[in-house]
Amino acid sequence: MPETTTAIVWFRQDLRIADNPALHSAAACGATVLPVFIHDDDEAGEWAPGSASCWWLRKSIASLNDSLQGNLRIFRGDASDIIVRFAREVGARAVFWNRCVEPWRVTRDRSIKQQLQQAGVEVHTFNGSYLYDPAEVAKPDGTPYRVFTPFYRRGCEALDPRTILPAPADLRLDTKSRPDGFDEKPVLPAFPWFGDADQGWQPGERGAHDALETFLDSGLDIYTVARDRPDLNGVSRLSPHLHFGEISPHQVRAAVVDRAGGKQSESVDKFISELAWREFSAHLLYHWPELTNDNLQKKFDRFPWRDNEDLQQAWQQGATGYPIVDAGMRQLWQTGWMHNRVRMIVASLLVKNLRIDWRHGSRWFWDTLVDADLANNTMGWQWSAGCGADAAPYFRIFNPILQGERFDPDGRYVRRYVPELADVPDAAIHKPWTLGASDAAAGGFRPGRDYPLPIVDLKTSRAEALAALRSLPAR
DNA sequence: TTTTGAGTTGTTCGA
DNA sequence: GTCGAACAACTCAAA
Repeated sequence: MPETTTAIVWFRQDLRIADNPALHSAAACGATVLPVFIHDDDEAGEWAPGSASCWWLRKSIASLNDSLQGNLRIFRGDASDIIVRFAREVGARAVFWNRCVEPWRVTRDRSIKQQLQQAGVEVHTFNGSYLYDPAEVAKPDGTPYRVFTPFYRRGCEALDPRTILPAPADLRLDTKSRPDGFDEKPVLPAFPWFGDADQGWQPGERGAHDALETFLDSGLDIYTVARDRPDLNGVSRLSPHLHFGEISPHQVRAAVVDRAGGKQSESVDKFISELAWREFSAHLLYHWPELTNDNLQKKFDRFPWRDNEDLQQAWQQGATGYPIVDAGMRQLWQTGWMHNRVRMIVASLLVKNLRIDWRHGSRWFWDTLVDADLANNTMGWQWSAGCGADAAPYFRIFNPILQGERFDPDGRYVRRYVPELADVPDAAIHKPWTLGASDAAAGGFRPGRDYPLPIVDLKTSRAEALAALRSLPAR
C-alpha cells in the first residue's frame, strides 16, 4: 500500500496491542492505522452484554485507548452502518478485524464484509481469540466434533498453534480523522452493583498480564489440586481477560509452557486442557449457533422443567439454605465472578434438584458474570443440565453437602460470603440445619431464623430428577 | 465394515 | 470405616 493509505482496525473482543493479528497485519502493511471500537449492543438482541460485562468493558476500553495514546475512536450504534460509513468518510483502503463466534456477530460481520467489499474496501479478518480456528477443527470426515477428548487429542493437538506476534513496533496511528455525526457515548452498566476496587480486578491488557504472572508464581504448581478449592487461590482468574481478549490464549499457553521449562507437569497439562475446553465451547457454538437457546440433544425438549419464581429467586439471591450454593451465588453477585467448582455445584442444584430450566441459569450468569462468554456459558449450562455435547451422565447430580465438605473443608469460603454462618462450628458448616438447640444457643445462631432452612430436599429431588431423566425418549 | 471400549468435574447402596 | 457396582444412551476412534 502507498504511504498515505489508511486502514481501520476494528477492535471487538481483542482489546490488546500484543499478539493481535488484525492490528499486526494492518501495521505491517504500512498503512496509517485508525483504531475503532463500537458499542453495538443494540444488534446483539437478547445477548447484549449484561451489567457486569459492561462494567468490565468500559474499563478495558479506557485501558486500550491509553495504549493507543487516546486515538481509539469509540462509537455507539449500528456497527454495519458505522463501519461502512466511517470507512467511506476517511477513505480507508482496508478494514481489519479478528473474528468472534457469537452467532449474531458471525451473521452481521459477514454482511458488513460484503458491504465493504462492494464499496471497494478490502476486508481482512483473523482468528485472534482461539488457539485453533473454531471453523477449521474437524473430524477426518469434515464434520465438527461433539466429544471433548477426540476434539482435543485429534482435532487440536494435531494442529500447530500460530507464532505469537509482538506489539507492532512501528505503529503509525491516525490522530486526525474525527468525522462528525457519530454517537460517541459509551455504554454504561444498567445496574452498577459492585464496587470497583475491592475485588482485585484490573481490566485491561496490563491487568491481564499481571493476573497471568500472579498465577504462574503462586497457582500453577498446585493447580491440579487447588483448582477445585474455592477456599484457596488455585485458579488463574484469567477468564474475563480472555473473554475480552486482553490477553490471547496463545500468550497464556506459551507462558505456562515456558514456566514449566520443558518438564512434564500434571498441572501444566491440566491447565492447558482447560484452555482447550474454551476452544471446544467456541467450536460448538460456531457449528451449532442455536445452542444458546436450544438443547443440543433434542430429546431434552420434552424434559419436565418446573416453573417456580420463588425457588429461582432464592437461588439467585443465595438463600437456598445450602451454604456452598449460597456462598457461590453471593460471590457472583458481589464480585461478578464465581469459582468454577462452585459454578457446577450451583448449576446442579438449579437444574437437577430444583429442576428449573438451564436457560434461567445461563441468563442469570450472563447478566452477572464479568467473564460472561456466550460460548463458555452456554456450553457449561448445557453440560450441567445434561442436554449438551459430551454431557455428564444423567445420574451425575452433585450433593452440595458432600461437595462443600470435600472442596471447602474448613468452611472458609462459605464463611467469607455467608457471614451469618461465621460462628457455626466446622462440623456443621455445610449443614447448619442439623445444629441442635444447645449447639445453636452457644453461638446465638438459630437455623431458620438467622439462615434459611434448605428450600429443597436433596434425596427426594434427586430421585425425581433421575425419574424425569429416565422418562426421556431414546432420541 | 463391524465391533468394541472409553468418555472432565458424582452419589448411593450394600457387602 | 472402605470398596465395587450400578446408575443410559450416544459419539467417536481404534481394532
